[in-house]
Amino acid sequence: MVQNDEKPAGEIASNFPISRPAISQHLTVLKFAGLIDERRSGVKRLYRTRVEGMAELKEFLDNFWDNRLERLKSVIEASEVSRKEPSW
Amino acid sequence: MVQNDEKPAGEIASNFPISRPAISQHLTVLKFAGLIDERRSGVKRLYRTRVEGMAELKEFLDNFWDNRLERLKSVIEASEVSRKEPSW
DNA sequence: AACTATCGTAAGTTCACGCTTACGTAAGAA
DNA sequence: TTCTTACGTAAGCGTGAACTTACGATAGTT
Repeated sequence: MVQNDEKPAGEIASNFPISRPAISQHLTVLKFAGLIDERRSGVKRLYRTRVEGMAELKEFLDNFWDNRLERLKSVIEASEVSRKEPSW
Repeated sequence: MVQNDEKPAGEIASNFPISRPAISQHLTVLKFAGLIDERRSGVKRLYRTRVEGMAELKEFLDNFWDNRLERLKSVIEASEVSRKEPSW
């Protein structure tokens, strides 16, 4: 689940059936992707989702699928009228 | 590209940098998925995109992303108001 | 019948992905 | 200083997806 509050890596890992290092690797790529922020507090590392990154992602996916689906729709509709007897 | 007209497997394959059998395997799964139709004409096999299947796919993707993006949007907006000083 | 063209299918290979195990590091406690 | 806790990182492994090579099948042609 997407979370608002900070959580240490270990606690995050404990919520998944895979090992802690595996989660650490995921957190690394999420951080690289700008989807999470990392903050160190003593021996712990606290992670939190980064709203800016999430917003960008949403924006990207939104546009991406708008374009793709619009194009697909066009093709489908074009093929409908080009057929003499649509089978559906 | 999505095509309206029928085309033989060999010609389709010639448009891609991979081998003909590889394309044949792709065509097999596309046919199984109901996204293309196959018709035999002599020694050739003609393929054409299947509009019914494409329409179903569009419908599915449309709903899928509507739901996902709506949920993502909610989470983002919720986290915006919960922050005292939004950083963007 | 023999040969060619067009394809599908079977078997095996390659490769990237996601994981685990093992190890290193840094901070705090004893 | 030594030990413990909370991590990241390196190396290596298993697996599945997508490809290639090799072969078989079928339709038409000579």
